[in-house]
Amino acid sequence: MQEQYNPAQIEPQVQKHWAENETFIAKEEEGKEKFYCLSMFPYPSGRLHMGHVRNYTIGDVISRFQRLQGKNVMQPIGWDAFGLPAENAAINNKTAPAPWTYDNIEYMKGQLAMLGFGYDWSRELATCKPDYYRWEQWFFTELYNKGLIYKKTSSVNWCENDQTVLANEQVTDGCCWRCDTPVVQKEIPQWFVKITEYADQLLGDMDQLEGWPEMVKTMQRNWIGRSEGIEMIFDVDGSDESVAIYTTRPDTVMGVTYVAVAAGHPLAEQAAANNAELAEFINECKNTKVAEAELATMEKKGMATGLFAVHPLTGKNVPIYVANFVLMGFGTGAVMAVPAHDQRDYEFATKYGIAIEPVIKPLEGELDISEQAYTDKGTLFNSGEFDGLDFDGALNAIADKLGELGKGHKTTNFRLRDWGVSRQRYWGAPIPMATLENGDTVAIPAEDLPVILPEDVVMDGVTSPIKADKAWAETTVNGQKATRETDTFDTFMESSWYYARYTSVGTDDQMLDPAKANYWLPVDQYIGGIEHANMHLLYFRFFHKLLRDAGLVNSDEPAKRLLCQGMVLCDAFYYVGDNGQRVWVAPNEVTLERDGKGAITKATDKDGRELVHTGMTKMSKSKNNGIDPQEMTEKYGADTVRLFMMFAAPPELTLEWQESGVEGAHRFLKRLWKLAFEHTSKGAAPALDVASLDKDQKALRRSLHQTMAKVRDDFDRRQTFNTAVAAVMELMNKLIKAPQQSDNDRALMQEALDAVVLMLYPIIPHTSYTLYNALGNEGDVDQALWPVADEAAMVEEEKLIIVQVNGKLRARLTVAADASKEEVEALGLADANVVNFTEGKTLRKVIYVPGKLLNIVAN
RNA sequence: GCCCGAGUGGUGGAAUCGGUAGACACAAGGGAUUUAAAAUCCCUCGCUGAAUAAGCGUGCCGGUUCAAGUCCGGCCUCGGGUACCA
Repeated sequence: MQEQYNPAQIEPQVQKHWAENETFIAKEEEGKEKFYCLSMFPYPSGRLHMGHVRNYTIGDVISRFQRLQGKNVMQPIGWDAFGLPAENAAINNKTAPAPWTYDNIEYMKGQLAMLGFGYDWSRELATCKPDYYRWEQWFFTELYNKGLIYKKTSSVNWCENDQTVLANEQVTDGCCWRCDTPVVQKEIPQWFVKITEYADQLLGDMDQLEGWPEMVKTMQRNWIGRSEGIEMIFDVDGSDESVAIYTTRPDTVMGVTYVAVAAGHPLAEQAAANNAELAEFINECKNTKVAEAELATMEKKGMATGLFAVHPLTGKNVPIYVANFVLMGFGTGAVMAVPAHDQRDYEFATKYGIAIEPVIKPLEGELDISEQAYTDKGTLFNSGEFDGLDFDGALNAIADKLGELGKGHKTTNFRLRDWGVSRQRYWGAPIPMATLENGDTVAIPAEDLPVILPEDVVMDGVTSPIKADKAWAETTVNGQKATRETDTFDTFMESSWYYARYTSVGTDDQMLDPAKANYWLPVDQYIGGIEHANMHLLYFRFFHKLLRDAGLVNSDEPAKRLLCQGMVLCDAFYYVGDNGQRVWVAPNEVTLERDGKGAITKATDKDGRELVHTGMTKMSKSKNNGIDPQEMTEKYGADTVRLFMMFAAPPELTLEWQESGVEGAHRFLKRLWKLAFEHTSKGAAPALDVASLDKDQKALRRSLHQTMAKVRDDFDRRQTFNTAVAAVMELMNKLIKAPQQSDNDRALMQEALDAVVLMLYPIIPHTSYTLYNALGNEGDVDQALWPVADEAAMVEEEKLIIVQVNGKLRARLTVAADASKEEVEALGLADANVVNFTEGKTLRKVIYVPGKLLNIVAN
């Protein structure tokens, strides 16, 4: 073998071997345990960023680890190729989204290959290709025929100047990011998928997700937000109209002092017809972005309609207000308000001088609502026949009463809303629907699919080319003239089923080949960013159930185990440009000044312009704070980058990127190479004679086998790759110092190096591939098996006992592994330093944790 | 606002089931080698302290326990998500 570690030479050679040998092409093999390892596919933004490298290194480490466990591993990759950034990039670069995307895919493929990921490239897919999205279109029409798709109007961000819909990301400080026109809400018709019909299943099947992080399950549970409550009707005084509301606090209904409706509610519009002031207020309510965070934090405003609602239980009139925090799209578009027992209602009532009537008092102590609402549950009072009841009693009694009156009933509600899949953008899969001349809606028949998105287009920067080209929409359905839908799908549609399509890439007569799909599915390990916990991962689970109900797969859940990697963050910097827009400057172009503690005090760009530092945020294109991993791969090699990524932090933790530390990973690889070189240059090692090992050799061998057991546990059960690397580093520090005099010394080194090469193979496959053969092993390391730890070698003859007095460390004792409590206690009490702290005190208690700790309690 | 996380030396992190706080690294300082530098090797490295004594120390306040980074209650700060960024 070569004396110098030279990744620039070995890595391309090994990668070439993998490609020629088709090492990672996976086939269905009965009789061998399969392992489907999936990393979330990338958006082809142009270049890989550190988040990708982290994600894909974790996936590759797990895949290669499972290979060494003898499993039939399949690790695919593809491209989440539709999406908004392609349109913006196309406009900026005077090209079209398709060529921009395909160029990026080509470039990024090279980057992935350069990092040595063991993908099955025969399964590569790109979601913008008709052979992919045709099945998505087909499946949508199937769902439509099943009644799971419907159309309704819903709010979008609208720019009056550009006459176009804006994504939330395209709205900055309430204004259009292109022309700075204030954004307003506009109602337009859109397609929805009935995910709420699956809400109970999505909640219930979480029991099957044993391998998912508790955190993600909690987030999904809260997102779905199942609640039990009451739906009730308030009649409108002097009118045939009525207002329906839902509440989870029926115990407080006797304290309702007003009802609030959304600006878009029919009653609001009715009241505004002859009230100019109210009409203006309703208009003003539309001057906001369509985002929950926006609505929850904006100033709560309202205006009386002059109408009154009749309380269904008391018969009293309460005023009806229009309020900006009530939304037409969610629930009934109206809420009841109990100022005494809800903080938002309390503030609203105080602001507008509405009555506050307490009806719940605490179980103990006095009710005090002079400063704020009392929102805990308690005992009813001021509630007529319901006085004295607790929450559950009130729920039942009030539900019964409303039932008798025909004014309400118990019901279950979900926070989860149906999935709006319409986007008014060009670069997405066309929604396969059309409208006939008589106004009827029809699905495009299967034989006419796919509805192809034209790729040779000119982007004007505002209007979607398929909306601008009126001819594109003209079609015939079943011989009748029709107009196509020109909206495209939400890109979450494509990313909801790609994992299944990987099993059937090349199948061109159906969406999935059920035999292949059911061989590989469910995914054994899914890896991706925590930012997808609610949306993508919920749609992904939902789609699997839809596929199951269509008979395409036979499992309930798409992935057994989930690893959510933390984000890779980086400092972000901007200055305010001439037009008032923020110009984000890449971190590698920023010069920093720091104070004594290392905090950033000043940031300047290369022109000396002072920059605003916004702190560590998610690496993103919009903030221009992505770090390019390619430069580092070229400088140090893929194995160094992979090793550093895995060593820097546990996978779930947020990683604040900083370049220092990469050097250390590289040094470690050089030390490993050097040790292997020195060992092999002395010729073949003799066989190990375990019976004749001396004390130090036994200790070293114990360390080796303990490391083998720990590293396996870290890779498999714990998935803490950082501690696995640290354990191998610790072992290496011992090996470097180990004497190489006797036959057993050299035999032990051979055993250790063989094990280190295999233990690190998942992380540094190129180096391991090369060293595996250099150490005299036949065949490819890719086909080798994990080194199993020898229990006998791990047995400890002595134990270190920590001796504490009153919980403070006072002595360390080394005792025989089989020492009894009495022996350890006697030794501990006799220790000079222990005596210093116990002398003249009374012994109260002695706690002994076998083989670990002795705590002497004395005072 | 709401939901979910995180906070430990100068830095990244370790401590897996309540039992030695700071493993393994990075940076820094000192030394060896070298004409010199790089590379490599050795030593020091939480704070106070002459100390290998002792005390203090895991965001803040309080609690449970023989023992708390870890469990409980109340806060603060940062990050993610908040339904049209992916």
